[in-house]
Amino acid sequence: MAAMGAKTPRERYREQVRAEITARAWEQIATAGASALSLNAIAKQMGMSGPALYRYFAGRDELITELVREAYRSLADTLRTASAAGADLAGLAHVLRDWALADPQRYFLVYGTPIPGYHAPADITAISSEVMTTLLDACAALGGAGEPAADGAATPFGVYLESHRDWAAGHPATSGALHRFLTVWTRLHGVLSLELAGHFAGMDLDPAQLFAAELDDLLADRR
Amino acid sequence: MAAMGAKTPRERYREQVRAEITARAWEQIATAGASALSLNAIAKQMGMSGPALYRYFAGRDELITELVREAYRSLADTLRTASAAGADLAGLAHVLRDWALADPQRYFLVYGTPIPGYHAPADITAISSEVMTTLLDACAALGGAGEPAADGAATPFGVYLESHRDWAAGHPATSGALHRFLTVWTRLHGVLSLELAGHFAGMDLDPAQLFAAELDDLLADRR
DNA sequence: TGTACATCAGTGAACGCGCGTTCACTGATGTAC
DNA sequence: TGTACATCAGTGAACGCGCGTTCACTGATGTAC
Repeated sequence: MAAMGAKTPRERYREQVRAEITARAWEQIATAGASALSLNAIAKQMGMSGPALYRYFAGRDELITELVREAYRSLADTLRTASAAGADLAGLAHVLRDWALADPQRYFLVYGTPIPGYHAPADITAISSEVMTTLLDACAALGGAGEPAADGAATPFGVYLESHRDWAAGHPATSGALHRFLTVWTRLHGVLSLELAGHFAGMDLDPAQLFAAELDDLLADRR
Repeated sequence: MAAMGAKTPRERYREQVRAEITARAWEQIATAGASALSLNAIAKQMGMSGPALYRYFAGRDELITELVREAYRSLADTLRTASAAGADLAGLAHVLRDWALADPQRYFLVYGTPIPGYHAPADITAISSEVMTTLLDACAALGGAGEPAADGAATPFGVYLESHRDWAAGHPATSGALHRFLTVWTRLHGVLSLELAGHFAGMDLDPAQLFAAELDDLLADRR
């Protein structure tokens, strides 16, 4: 028997085919959106018969779940890598934007219109909070300049956050950092999702400029 | 012949059936999302045969377009009515939130994940800019307190907007008001869309509080 | 090294389904004289 | 007021399609002795 952890040729082959399936799935999603995803179409594109895919995924739902997992994993890794390389909050914001622009439908699969009734399994929410933790770390690292505790002028929402910070999962951030994280997350998402959806398209307005302006405002925040 | 503009019984009946079709369509969208919308399912629900609907809509695409139109129309009217009743920017923001919460899938049909390849007809973009104009008016009405032209400290983005304001369609707003409008739009959308998509669900965090905090920040903006 | 067996990827046929859409038609409603 | 005609809402049958999924099967790859 092979040593523990080593991969047999068959295992390697399986992973390879699985990877090709999801790769084709991403192409399909980028072209026609997630709702148009079809197992049969993927199989045809790979030169296989439809039922063959059932060796790799229990069904369409499991494939979609895997795609959502991949998307979160990709974003979490991308942010973590940038962070480890020394990127600060501004750097992470641009990494996020680049990641989103690289494949808008992938971004929307994660942060776009939810499919009513679909609930992601627990391991995916774990990856999702990995993303949030990385951003929160960067917010905390910005330091407390202008934070409520520092200048004594706590905002009502800052006070609210003091007693509603369980979602931070024990993160030792100040409520100012928590607040900053929430504004970073929601504001960047606001600009990004409208940009990716094409709402600035007819507007002779460079979304990059708006994104930069929002980011500046977030960093200069006089909270 | 009836007087111009008067409606024959047949016309009234047609409008009534058309209205019921779109009403059923909205129910279906609220339940299963826009991608699950089916003409046959609507017909069945109305106790009619499938082909009957072709008397009212040329096809599925035309029905969806009509739904998008209705959604924009509803939002534009809701905002305009509130504005005419004296609501200021803060009031409009809450009207927007209420409208979104009343039917999340309707909000997403308009501001959510776009269907690749779909382009709305011109009359819809006109209604869309009606929405934006109402918000922009409210921003302009806030007055120039703290605007770049007033204190002389123009932001880089404010300068950029001075030369990229064609999208405002001749609206006589200052670049400060334009900037405020963009931040209002994108920030409220950021909080709202994440809330509606359920991203705060497991977080012991009241989205209404965050929305209020963002709104406060927008109104107190020291630009 | 060779033989016997087990594993497992992939096929092809088949099932049932619901979809959008067309067509020729029936029957009720409205119009003209 | 009554008759002849036109309009038009809705039906039922039909077409072709692609979907997800199951099943019994073939044939290649890997394992054990």
